[in-house]
Amino acid sequence: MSSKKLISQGNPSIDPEEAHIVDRIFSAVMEQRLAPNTKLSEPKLCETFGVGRMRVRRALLLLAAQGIVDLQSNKGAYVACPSPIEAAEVFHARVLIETGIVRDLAAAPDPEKLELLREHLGREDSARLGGERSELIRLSGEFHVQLAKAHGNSVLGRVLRELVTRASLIVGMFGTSRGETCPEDEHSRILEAISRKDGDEAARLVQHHLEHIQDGLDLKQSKGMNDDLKSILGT
Amino acid sequence: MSSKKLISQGNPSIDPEEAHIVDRIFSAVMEQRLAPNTKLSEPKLCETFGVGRMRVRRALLLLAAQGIVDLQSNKGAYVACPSPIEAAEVFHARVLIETGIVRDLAAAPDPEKLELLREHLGREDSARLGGERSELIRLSGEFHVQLAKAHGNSVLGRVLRELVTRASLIVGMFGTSRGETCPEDEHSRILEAISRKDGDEAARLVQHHLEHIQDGLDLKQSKGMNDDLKSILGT
DNA sequence: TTGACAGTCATCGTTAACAATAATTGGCTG
DNA sequence: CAGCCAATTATTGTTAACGATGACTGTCAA
Repeated sequence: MSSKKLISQGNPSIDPEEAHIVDRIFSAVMEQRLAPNTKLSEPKLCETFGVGRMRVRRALLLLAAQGIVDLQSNKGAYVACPSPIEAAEVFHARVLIETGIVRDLAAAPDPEKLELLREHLGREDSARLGGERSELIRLSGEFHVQLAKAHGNSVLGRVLRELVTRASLIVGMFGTSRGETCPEDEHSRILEAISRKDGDEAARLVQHHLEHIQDGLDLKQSKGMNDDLKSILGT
Repeated sequence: MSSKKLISQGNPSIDPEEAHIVDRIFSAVMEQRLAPNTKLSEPKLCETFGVGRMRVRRALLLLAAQGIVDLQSNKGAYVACPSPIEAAEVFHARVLIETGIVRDLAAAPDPEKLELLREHLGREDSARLGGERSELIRLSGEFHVQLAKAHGNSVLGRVLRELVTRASLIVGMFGTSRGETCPEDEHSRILEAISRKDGDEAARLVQHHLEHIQDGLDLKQSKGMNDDLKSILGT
């Protein structure tokens, strides 16, 4: 199930091979299998994906443009380490966009799309009960992407996917032990509110939900400073 | 005044030189000096910007990732021709995001930022009275970007800049003679509503404003089909 | 005159070699 | 033994040349 192919950027301009690399890294970040500040060396990626250096380089550039990786001149590509300011901006942007999306969904709910979301909730439950942590993290994030998909606006979908991925990075950096995944019922309550066409309530729930996740973060102490240590302790 | 440097993507990962190219093309599209379907050949761009082919190629890839240019395999890079569906999606996304932004602005207006917006309106008036069409088009679009800037969220700023630029493309493709620029007073009325903390009204005005622009489009008949003719009439 | 075909040309895509920068390791000295 | 300096190594950034694809033009035949 996890091997289901995302349509990458949905952008025909981008070579499928590079899009695949981008997708894989996106997913890895979403599942928090790639920690912030992880080095993504070109030779390693070339070997991993069995492609030439050019493809890897282009993929890294695309990821950098979306703030997922940090391209340091003459040093290499590293998984991005969002600053607390960036973190706040990403979450605020998500609140703004996602509340708008659920309001639209509630205003004209499409039973078919809602059913897909319900199925998604089912998968989340399965993963939660089955103890598949990685899968649960992925699904938790992807629920929000699915909200955008249900909305049907691919532009918003793309934007939100980027934001959700960056949010995963942030949770990975600043997340405390508890609250790393979305509380079980909040997603279903959001979907419920949409179903009964209560847009205001759905928006309120989304805002609350995202702020709840933020509250579970400790913006002061970051986990991703493994190699800042050198510069801190140096000299 | 038009040579004021935009901070490109604000992304330190991207080489300043490429960012400059991206910015220039962004601006040209915004000012409708680059029509949809215009070919952006690599040699021409290399000469224009005095850089190597690699830089141009990277810049084009970044533009393609944002839907500004269309990268056709073995054919070259062309300024994108958004479909009517894309057009609707872009405008809908803008309504969603911009209404959210003005609501936030109205909820906690910063007098300093508002003053900057007022100055921007002044520049728009100057351009309008001075008959500087190109400049007016640019400023009209940039007002919306400035709204995001005033909001202070750079993530939203980046997203909105992309959307406004794509909207410029759309207006260039489907725009009828009248209504190509924003009606004079709508921007000021939006700013007014924000000033008096009337978020709902500001949101209403923004929505109305954007829908007004959309109404000035003829999604049926596109101006950019110059070379689709061949494939349509061919064989 | 018009259509099709072939040859030429330009442009794009890819690869490989080269240059430059930063990290690492080893040795040297205090 | 610790700290520093130098040389090597690995990785990145750039350039240039090559191969491939598509576009154009001029010719020839119907």
